[in-house]
Formats: sequence, structure tokens, C-alpha cells
Amino acid sequence: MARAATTTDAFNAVAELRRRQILDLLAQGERPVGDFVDLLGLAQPQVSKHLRVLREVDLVRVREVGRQRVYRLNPGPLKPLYEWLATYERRWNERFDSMDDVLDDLKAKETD
Amino acid sequence: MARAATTTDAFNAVAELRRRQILDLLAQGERPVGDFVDLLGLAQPQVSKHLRVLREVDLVRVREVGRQRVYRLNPGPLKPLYEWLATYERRWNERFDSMDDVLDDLKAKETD
DNA sequence: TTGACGCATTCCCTTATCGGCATATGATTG
DNA sequence: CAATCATATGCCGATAAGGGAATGCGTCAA
Repeated sequence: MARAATTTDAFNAVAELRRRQILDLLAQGERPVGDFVDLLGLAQPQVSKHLRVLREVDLVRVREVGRQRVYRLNPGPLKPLYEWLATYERRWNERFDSMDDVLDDLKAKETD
Repeated sequence: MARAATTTDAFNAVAELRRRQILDLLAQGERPVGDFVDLLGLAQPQVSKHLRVLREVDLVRVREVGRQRVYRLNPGPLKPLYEWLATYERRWNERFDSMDDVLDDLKAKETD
């Protein structure tokens, strides 16, 4: 078995930086494919491919306008990620828990 | 170029379900490798490999105790993910924005 | 109609994943 | 020391991602 497909779920789809960038642009509003090509400096085919992945996990929706395809964000599938992370959010402030962490940090700096 | 390495960042490391399960167990407290083998029903080598990935992105820290390696959670690297998602969190409740979404939903149900 | 435009799809190539299995390594016990 | 336990590593096979380049396809303008 190889790595899980990028279209398995939002976790995998969003692991790719380019797709996150696409979503970030969509967060500002609808956009046709060409916009991503221009704004992200990617080749058109790659943009279409990334959009396809995002479509398959339902993170984006398309609307046809003439010869353009206008994409827009559908954030719903991100909710599970956010909720999973929320469990951990409380923790990265509790640095006081164990002495080990402090020791580890010192070690880490030595190894630099 | 192939897909970004799983050790590129927490986004990629956490895309794998097994690794999320490991982190979930660690959220309850420190644990030696054998625990994951038993609790997740995975082969020992695969567990070690997943732990290696988590170590490389610094999501877990190890401590040697006799012949065991006790792993513990280091949630820090998850912070960027949480913050990225926070931008979208506000949105999945605003379903009132456009009529298109409603239409899309209807279409989606037809296609079932 | 024809041609240009906006996108999607396909093929090729390189690379890395993940699982299974065997084995190496370090610590512990008898 | 020898045997065993707890883990880590190495190797193999199968799978698919992602970029590049070429091409297919529906739409619109002249």
C-alpha cells in the first residue's frame, strides 16, 4: 500500500502547500482558474489538478460562467481538522508540565 | 517532483490516520512503543516508522527507560495548523451567504 | 465557420510512501 | 556470557503524487 490518496480526506488534500494557498485566495472570494495561475505563478494544468483534488474532497465548488470556471470555497470539510486540533490547542501553552521538556530543549540547542 | 515528504511539516505528518491515532493516545500520557502496537493493532516496525516521522517534525519526544523508549507528546508543531484553520472556522457557519450553495446542495442530492 | 480562449485531461518520469518481513542493536536477566 | 526483550532499520513491492508538455473540448468573437 502506498500513501493515502490526497483525495482521501481534507487532511490529505490540505497537506499540500499549493492547495492551501489556493484556499487562502478563495477565502477572499470567488475566482476563475486563471487567477490562480497568475497569482501563484503555477502552470495552468497543475492548477487544474490541484483544484480537482480540492473538488473531490468538496473543499471547493465550481460554477460555469461562459468559458470560465469560477471556483469558490466550501470550508465545511475543514471542520473535522479544526476539531481534532482543538483537543491539542489547550496544551501548547502548558510548558510547565515536566522537567524533561526543559532538558530536551537544552539538548536540542546543543545539537544545532 | 513527487509529493512532499511526510516529514516536511506537521501538515504532512498528520495527514496519516495512524499517526493521528498515535498522537491521540499520547494526548493521554506518555507511552512506550509496545503500547501502540497493542492498542492500535499495528506491527511493531510500522509503529516505529510512524514514530520516526513524528519525531522528525518534533511532534513527539523520546526518553529511554531501560530497554524501552517512552514517547510523549510535544504539541507545539500543531499550532500553525490550528492557526491556519482558525481563519476558516468562522466561515462554516455562514451558510446564508449565497444562493448558489443551496442550488449546489440540491444538485448534489440529485446526483446521489 | 474558423480561430482564439479558458480549462481539463492524459502521458511520462522521478520520487517517496506504507506495509510486510527479516535483521541489527542495546539493555536486561539468568 | 547466552538468551531474550523492546525497538529501530533495511530491503522489497506496489502505488500514486506532482511537475512538465501536449492535447482535447466547449465557448465566444470575428
